[in-house]
Amino acid sequence: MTPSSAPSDETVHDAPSARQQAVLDAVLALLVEEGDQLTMDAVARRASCSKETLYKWFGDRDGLLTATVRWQASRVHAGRDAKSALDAATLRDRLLDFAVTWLDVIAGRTSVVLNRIAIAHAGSRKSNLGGIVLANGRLAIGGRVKPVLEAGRTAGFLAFEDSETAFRTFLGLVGRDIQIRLLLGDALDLDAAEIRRDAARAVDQFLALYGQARP
Amino acid sequence: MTPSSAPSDETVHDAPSARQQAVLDAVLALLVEEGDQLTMDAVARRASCSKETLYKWFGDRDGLLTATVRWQASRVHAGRDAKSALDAATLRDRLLDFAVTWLDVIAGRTSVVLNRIAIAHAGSRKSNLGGIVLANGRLAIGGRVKPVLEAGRTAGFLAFEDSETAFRTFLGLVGRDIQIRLLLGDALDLDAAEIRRDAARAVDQFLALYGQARP
DNA sequence: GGAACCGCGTACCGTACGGTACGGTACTGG
DNA sequence: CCAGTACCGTACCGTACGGTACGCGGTTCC
Repeated sequence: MTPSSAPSDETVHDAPSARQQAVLDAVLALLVEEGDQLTMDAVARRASCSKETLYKWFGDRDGLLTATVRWQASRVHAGRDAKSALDAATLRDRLLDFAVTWLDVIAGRTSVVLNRIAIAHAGSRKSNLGGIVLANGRLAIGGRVKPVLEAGRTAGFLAFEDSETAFRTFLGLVGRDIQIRLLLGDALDLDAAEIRRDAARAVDQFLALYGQARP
Repeated sequence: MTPSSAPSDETVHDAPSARQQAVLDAVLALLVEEGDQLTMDAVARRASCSKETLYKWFGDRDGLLTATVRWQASRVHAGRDAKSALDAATLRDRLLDFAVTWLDVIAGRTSVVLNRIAIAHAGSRKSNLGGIVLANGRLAIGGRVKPVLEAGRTAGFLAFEDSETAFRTFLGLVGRDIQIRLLLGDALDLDAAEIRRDAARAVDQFLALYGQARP
């Protein structure tokens, strides 16, 4: 047998190489510009690579899409989780920060397009992009928000039984119908100021529902 | 010229005939069963009609989809708007009724599938199903809820400045992340009991935010 | 009965696109 | 200098599917 039969980066599983990242960025750009009639030909042309290479690296069209979603997810995860002392003002700031970040993400062109792709795929089964998007979007932020909520409860600033329920209420107050409207093609452009306003309103409402003045 | 050149129901514009309704129901059934790889061939077979007839009636595939969305929308609109006397309990009941209805709709297989189609279409421009779905879903219920909210304010039970904002908060509390999760393929099946519980919680929270005890 | 029409079934066409094959070029190690 | 590898560009194949054409049975109107 040949020495070390699988040395190169066939069918990208872990972190994509720089060149592969460039390809995935091309996919994202194409997706944002052209809507979803994304053809392998177009990707190859845009990324200046051959279709054969695409298939070698990503297996098939679904694999390319999956890798793209993963790639985008990997760059969103930035965000520090400072374990600072928790007073009421800090809690509020943390929640506000989450709300702004979340709105920024879901209102972004990239997120909208990727969610459209994932939703379309969820219709016809096979390789669930939906699951990936869900895991990296909603679940990921949930994993970071819920500890904050629980810390707030421990410190006596919040009152709730189930942190999941509280979190979902928070999401509802922040997101409202924004995401679905954007997905359906509603114009509705949010500028940064509007996002901050929305986020602040949502946090106020959340604290009105779940906050308590003092332990 | 032939006597009365356009007597029959070419390219369905207004209400579809009984036969046409049967075709549209076939489309819905197919959509629910088969996901979104809906082919004209499959529709013709399922509805026992010829493709030629489909094209004659609906123009093209988009036309068929549009007619289907319209048809489904037309049957959801049921629901009385009793202009009963408005006391606090009635207001709560009305809101609860809206919440349950809304959750029932968005959690339904048909709604999920139709929204998926519309969202996929919103990506590639052309005939905006998204707009239609939006108009018949969110906007339609908004048109019915907002008067109730305003009546509640007039009667002194609610306090808010902008009824649109209040309504969207209501929607957020009721729907939370349910719709997007379903669209992305999350299992998450809600039975009637859970829906009632969710709706009640949402209404309670809404009244906690916007209600006031007495004028 | 026959003409006109509707609509079903089926065969057919064109094309877009996923996937593959192959020649040509550049780089690397021996 | 040569083999091997990686990868680009392009030509190619197969097929699924949107859309059209046509023949035939049933119904309506004279």
